[in-house]
Amino acid sequence: MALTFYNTLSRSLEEFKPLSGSEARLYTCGPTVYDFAHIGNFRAYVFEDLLRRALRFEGYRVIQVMNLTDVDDKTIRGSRAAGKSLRDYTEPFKRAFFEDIDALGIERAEHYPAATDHVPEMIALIRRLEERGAAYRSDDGSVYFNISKFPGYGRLGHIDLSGLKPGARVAQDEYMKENAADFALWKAWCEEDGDVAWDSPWGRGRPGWHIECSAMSMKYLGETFDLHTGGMDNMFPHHDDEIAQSEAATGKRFVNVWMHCAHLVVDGRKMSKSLGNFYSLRDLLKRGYSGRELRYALMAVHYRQALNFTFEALDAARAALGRLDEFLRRLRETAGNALPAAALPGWAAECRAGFAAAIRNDLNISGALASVFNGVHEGNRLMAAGGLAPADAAAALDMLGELDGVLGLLAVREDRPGAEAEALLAERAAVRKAKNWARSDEIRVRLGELGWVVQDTPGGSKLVRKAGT
RNA sequence: GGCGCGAUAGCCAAGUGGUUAGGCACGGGUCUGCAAAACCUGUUACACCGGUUCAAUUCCGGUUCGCGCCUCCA
Repeated sequence: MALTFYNTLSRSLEEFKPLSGSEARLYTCGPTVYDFAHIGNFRAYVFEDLLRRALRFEGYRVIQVMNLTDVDDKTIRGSRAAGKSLRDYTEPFKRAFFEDIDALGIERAEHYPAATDHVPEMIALIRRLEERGAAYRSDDGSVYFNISKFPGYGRLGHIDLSGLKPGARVAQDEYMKENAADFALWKAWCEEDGDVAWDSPWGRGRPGWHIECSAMSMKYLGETFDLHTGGMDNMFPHHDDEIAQSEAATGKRFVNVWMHCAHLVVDGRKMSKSLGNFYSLRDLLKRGYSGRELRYALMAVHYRQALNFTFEALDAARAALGRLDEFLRRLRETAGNALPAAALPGWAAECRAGFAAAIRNDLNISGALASVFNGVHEGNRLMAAGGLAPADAAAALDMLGELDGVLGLLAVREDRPGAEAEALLAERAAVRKAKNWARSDEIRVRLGELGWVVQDTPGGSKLVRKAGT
């Protein structure tokens, strides 16, 4: 089966055909660095990470760009409230963002352009729009995009402009627009902007939000590129605005495939600070969960499906990961130092094939994981029966490593117990021989405190990492 | 009001015109000093009403319920 994605533009599944045969160019809407990102944001970033890994799995060289929005209403408001410069205010949140994505096992994109580093590119793009007659200045020195000059406007979000009426949500200060749906390309400086301003052909001001994505994506990926992603909520107006301003400026198709992930809700309700169900990654780490566990929970539901985040789901993720970890541990043990067999054993080949087919089908993660777990079951069954050859185990390990290039879940860290744990384990072996069960159990409890679970097997006692530690 | 999405066993969640998805949880068993892990095993579902069909959870129509977007929220 060919690699297929659901394209929001056509509302249908389409075979992926990159512009350049072997390269996939991808733009992913990134964070606004006015606060710590929340788990809803990370749902999108984990989806995008899965996408880039899947593309690589299929053999494409990926060039991914993720923007950092470090100038907008919220960052300006935040910096002023904190009495800091915009840069000083956003810097820690940028750092935190990278720490967080590392904890979630999200691969680094090739480029993380910050909006404030690309104002000249944005100004140049706005000028192009002016030259083409697609933009106009208002009296205060702002510049707006004239949507009447772009016939396809609203196509992505399936918005019928005739149904749009200026309502309560149209801000009062936007009376200078010719049409209620016109959007700002450049915003003239106002009191609340403080010292956040750039010189432009239209006077002092700052860029609108949408223009940064067009300017930066085209700078790094070209005027037409393969994939653009974001949350559903960005479909309209943000992505429609991007299409309008980019295509109006270049006269070319902007993006071939648009992909949008559904929202995350918490306990069935929209996540919001007032409901007290608002979580950042840091909140979950404090509760003893790992980034890897959250990654699993965020990834295990198909990206176009609303994801209901619960702590039960996190606990289930922990248990599922424990099963995977244990399987890998046993495989390693069985493989020993054996060289991998030339051919995968049948069950492992099936596991790989099922996984690949599912991923190719619009990133069907449930199907992919099901295939992995079927492999786990079969492998465990063989090992329990003593029927798995070391060379086959080694080959299966390699195969799982390859699949993990997509999943990014199988902690390959081989934890070695410290000296204290090793000593306790040795002592326990001795007292068990003497049938001193009380002391034996005492040691097991102590090892648990150190983060280890004891497994007594015919081949001796083993230490296994406790979940969540 | 407009546009769109969803309803699958205790929970989460794929998928399919007729054949065991998977994970978590739970019960019984094997193994174990007891555990843990693993294996064996049990509970087997597709909101409701019509229609098409030899056959529908899967296609079509309708109903109910839930959700999202409709101007800067991933």
